[in-house]
Amino acid sequence: MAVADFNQIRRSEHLPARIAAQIGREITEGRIAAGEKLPTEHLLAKTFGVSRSVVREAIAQLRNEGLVETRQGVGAFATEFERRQSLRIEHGDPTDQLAFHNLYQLRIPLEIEAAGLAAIHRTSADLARLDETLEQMTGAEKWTEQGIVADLAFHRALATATQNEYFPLFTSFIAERISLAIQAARAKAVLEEIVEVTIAEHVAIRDAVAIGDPVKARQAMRHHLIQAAARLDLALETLQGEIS
Amino acid sequence: MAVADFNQIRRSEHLPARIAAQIGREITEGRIAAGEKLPTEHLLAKTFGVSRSVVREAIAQLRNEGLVETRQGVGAFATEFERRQSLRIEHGDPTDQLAFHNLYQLRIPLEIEAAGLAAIHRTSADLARLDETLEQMTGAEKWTEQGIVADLAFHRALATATQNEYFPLFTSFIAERISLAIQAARAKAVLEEIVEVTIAEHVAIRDAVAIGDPVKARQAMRHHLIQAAARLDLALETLQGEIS
DNA sequence: TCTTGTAAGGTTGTCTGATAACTTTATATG
DNA sequence: CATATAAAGTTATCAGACAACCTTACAAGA
Repeated sequence: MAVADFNQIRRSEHLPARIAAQIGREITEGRIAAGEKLPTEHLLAKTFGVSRSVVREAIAQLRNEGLVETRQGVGAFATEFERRQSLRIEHGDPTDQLAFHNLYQLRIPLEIEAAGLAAIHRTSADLARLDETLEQMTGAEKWTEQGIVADLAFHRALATATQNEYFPLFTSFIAERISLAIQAARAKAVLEEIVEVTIAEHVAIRDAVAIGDPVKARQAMRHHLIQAAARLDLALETLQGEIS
Repeated sequence: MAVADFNQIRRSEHLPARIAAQIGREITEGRIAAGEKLPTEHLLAKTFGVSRSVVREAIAQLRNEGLVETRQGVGAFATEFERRQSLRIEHGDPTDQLAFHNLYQLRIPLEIEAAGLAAIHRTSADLARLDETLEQMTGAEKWTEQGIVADLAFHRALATATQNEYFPLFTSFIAERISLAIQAARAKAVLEEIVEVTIAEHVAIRDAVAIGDPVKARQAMRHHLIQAAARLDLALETLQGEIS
């Protein structure tokens, strides 16, 4: 297959998305203040030169983002900030080193805390799941994408073992973004090395969780993340309490 | 004003939101696999017993969340996970103690780490902003909502001082949810006490940041969060490294 | 004069039906 | 076998109508 590596052709965004983006910008850039009423659907349809259905779909999107709330018979209103239910991270430049570093820095305290809580709360099913992911990791030496998937699965299992629904939600969201950035940077050679070396580090985390030692679990996770950062040539600020 | 303290009447969610929630659950709970095609709009409309417009608005919402992508003439597909740009926390029952506890538990490592990074990276403008929020906090003794706002502002200023764009994004998102839950729980009397006592704790954080001592900043934040939890009658697992 | 009830007007929510635009599959032609 | 065209199916958009709700104005009764 000697075909040039063409980019996927970008489909033009359809009308509701474009209109939602424009209205959304008016709100986030403060030209429509929180609590202020939007123009009526009829007027928006006329202004944008589209049908009312398209306006309604755009408003459905904004409502979903929490930027707008609608009241039947009254109108649509820009929300106060606290109404928003979504946290968005835009797909930025995957090779942006600073963004990568900052996201990694954010992940660290969460993963360390997750390890500690997992050591306290884990069930035997959680432990079995951790072992499964370790097994996948071992078999993933040759396939770097599989290595990433197995690593993600390990961390997700760990966060699940906290018995706190928010940890898997947040750590997975962040971890997957970090993995995407690694893949996009095409550091394939680095990844192979990472997969081979980190198995022992993952096992150390698993073992600390298995014996229910939160301090040791946190230390193992900290060590793993510092080593991983070093392998990715990331300069991190001193971690909590240093390495002890 | 001796009117009883009525709750705001909850409006029932309308159809597109309910349908989007159901389809979204099918996807996030794995019953519709990533890459799999959804039923046609016509079939979904028949199945749910609604008009096609309602289905389209629901799909517009899901599309906005990145859970679904649509191709004209083909159909709607559940996305691969990496397409998703949003992290959602549903407005659950504000008085759900477990959810509150779990969210607070999630917040702790982030705030501690933010304090440490702020001590390293803060500018003089950051410090001025921290002082502003402390001043607001002092003037907020009588008004508990203002106390919450001032507290949120303090923590946001601290997260901003990390010079890592993700910390304010995540900590504010979580903190605002926690504050909403507190307000909904109507712990007004508790809040007044909180505001008075926590000023000293906030000042300790500020001072550690001002002298650029990340270890002391983390300790001060840890102490503050533990005390706040105690005031809210939250039983937390041992924090990282205990109190030293 | 004040309170309650009703009507009118306006706006969102949902429905129905149609056509445009696009994709896929089947069939015909060279 | 390759290419072109037609048919079928699906999403995208349009238009119009009615339902449900909200706000305001006005009338009637105490």
